[in-house]
Amino acid sequence: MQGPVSRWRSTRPTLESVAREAAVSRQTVSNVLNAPHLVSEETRRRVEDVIARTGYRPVRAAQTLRTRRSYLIAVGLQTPAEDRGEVGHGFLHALTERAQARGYRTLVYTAGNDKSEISTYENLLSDYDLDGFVLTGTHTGDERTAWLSRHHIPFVTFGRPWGSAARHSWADVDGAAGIRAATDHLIGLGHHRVAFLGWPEGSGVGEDRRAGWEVACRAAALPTSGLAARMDNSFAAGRSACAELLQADDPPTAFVGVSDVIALGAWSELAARGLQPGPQAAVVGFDDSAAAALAGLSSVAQPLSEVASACLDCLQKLQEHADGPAGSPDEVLLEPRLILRSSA
Amino acid sequence: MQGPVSRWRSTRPTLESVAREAAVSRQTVSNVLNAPHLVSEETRRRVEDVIARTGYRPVRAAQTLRTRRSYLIAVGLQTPAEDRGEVGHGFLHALTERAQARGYRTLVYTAGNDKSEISTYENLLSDYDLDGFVLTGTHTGDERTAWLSRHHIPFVTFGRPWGSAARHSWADVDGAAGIRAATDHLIGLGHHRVAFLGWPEGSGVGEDRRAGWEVACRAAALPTSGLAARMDNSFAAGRSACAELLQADDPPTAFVGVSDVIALGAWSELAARGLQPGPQAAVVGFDDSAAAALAGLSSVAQPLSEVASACLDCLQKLQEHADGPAGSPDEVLLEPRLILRSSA
DNA sequence: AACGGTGCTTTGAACGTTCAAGATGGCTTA
DNA sequence: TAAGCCATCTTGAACGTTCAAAGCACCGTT
Repeated sequence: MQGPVSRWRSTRPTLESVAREAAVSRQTVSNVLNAPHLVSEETRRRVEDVIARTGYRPVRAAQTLRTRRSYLIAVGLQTPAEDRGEVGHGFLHALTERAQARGYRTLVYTAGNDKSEISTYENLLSDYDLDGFVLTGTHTGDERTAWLSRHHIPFVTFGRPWGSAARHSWADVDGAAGIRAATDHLIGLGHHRVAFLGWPEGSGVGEDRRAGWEVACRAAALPTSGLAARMDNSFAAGRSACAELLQADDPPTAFVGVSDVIALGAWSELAARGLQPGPQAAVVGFDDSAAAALAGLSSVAQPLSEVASACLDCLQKLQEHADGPAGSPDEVLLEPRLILRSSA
Repeated sequence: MQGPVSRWRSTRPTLESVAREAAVSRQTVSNVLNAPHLVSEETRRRVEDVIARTGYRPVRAAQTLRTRRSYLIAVGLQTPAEDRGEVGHGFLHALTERAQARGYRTLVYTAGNDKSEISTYENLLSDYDLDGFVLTGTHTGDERTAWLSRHHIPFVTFGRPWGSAARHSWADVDGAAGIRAATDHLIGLGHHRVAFLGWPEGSGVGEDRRAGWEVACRAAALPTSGLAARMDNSFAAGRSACAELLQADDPPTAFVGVSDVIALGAWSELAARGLQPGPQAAVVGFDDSAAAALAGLSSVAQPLSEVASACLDCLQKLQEHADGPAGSPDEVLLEPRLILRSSA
């Protein structure tokens, strides 16, 4: 226990004080921490003792000032409305946790559109010497990635650069494979007409997932025509799309949702019609959101921790070769896994 | 446009370079920024011109090293599972946005329990010279607030220190008032039996909200007995509790939920029974989550931006009087507002 | 005996800012 | 006219670290 005044503000050990106490020089203490191979066994131990005893920790601000590295990575916060699937928050959590384990910290910022986000970059970069950015919600013609590339700022995106020719590191989840696994599962349960509830055209992620469903159906020689619907990402849309599909002459018995919200909407419609999970009704969603877990909806879970680790790997690699040759960007595609609950 | 090498790494204006160009000294430039009243009108303008032209911005690391202030505030991230109501994420967003507007940045961290969170404090404080902490999810016997107080670290909590004698600054939302407004609204619609779907005993927040319902009913001379239920915070629990209350001889016609999830559960039960919103069925939730908005559930919205601003006010006040007398902590209670949708 | 190398250690400077103190010059006041 | 004051501006030091260079002792070669 320290005195009444916080130890953080008053006397705290410095390189100098540790050095004095261990009867060595500043630099030797620094070497013990940053380049132990340069220090003799004996001195090293002596210095380490003092460090342990005094609880010395280097001051980040001084290190940053000297080295231009902050051990800080920046992540944009999606607006609560955008983050319907909670993936954003889940990813932020995972990223922060993994980053912490590597000695990095996470700085968050908010931004309305690409333009204002870019000006936020400028501010963040001038103020703190960020080690890199992790972007989410990349879209076609993303100005942010272009700007960051142009300025040689290390960054990774969670999500492939859909359609654009942008060359940068990314980590992503194989949505097609996830949806395919979900569809295969439903087919395995005996369903012969599996519908896909998707997003409106134009979303790379959406088309990818849809392709997974199509491939699975084709592979099982099952029909797809008349079984795909497009809608906004909402509960109500999922519900009414489901209702509509059920009107058909030969209605689907199983539904794969491009997202949990949509799948939950469909599932509520099925429940409203008294259709219990089983041969006549099954639903799988995507994202494994808290709502899905609560409602017992089977869902495709994104491996957020792995994505986070992959992003950090990319950043560290970029960091190391900061001044070297550009090298080819890393591209990591991870397999999601199907979480089975009562809905399928 | 800068050269091929990022401007952030190569030559960037410093106090020194600006000073040279404006033909003044370092300190004068510093004064222009930090104490303009010490500088003559003419010099000030000249220096400001150079600053604008060169795009000079002070390096945070150097400032921090000198002043021990980082303009960084730390916020703990709730685990995605805890953040069911999405309040956590919404608050983080609001806080980050307000902080940004004041020139502060938000650092996030994750922590499992109080103990590990405290050790995270130690790490964060040694590494970065944080300006303060914003805590959420305070509970009775919170070790975190005790530790922070003991070490004289500036901090605020979003949430009152329920039951504990802890003396620290906080900002909170008047849940009782919010629920009371919701109940009053339902009564105004003509409902005579308004039920309350609450959390299990022992939660300060939960009891506070419940009290709001009770007061409203009493004030309108309406019954409360047999109309309150306690349950876990889940959709399913809300639904079955609703079903159970509807079995009564004289069943409620309106429901106030302590949270959106619970309220949504109740609403789905009503829908399943074919009860349309109106004289025989009405529901209001709490938190104004995205799910509520999507489902058309009326809900009590927490003024997250105002809470965030209040938290920042508290922190800045603590910061200013850091070495002065402790002073009495700020306590800010904000009114939530009722968002009306189709459910009531 | 001089030389080059290697393992370990120290020294001075630098990063970019702010603080504390001092310098300058004009104006007021005794 | 000297003293004091104020407004304005400058200087040197300090914050705590790392970098670049050098020093020293010891070794094996020549």
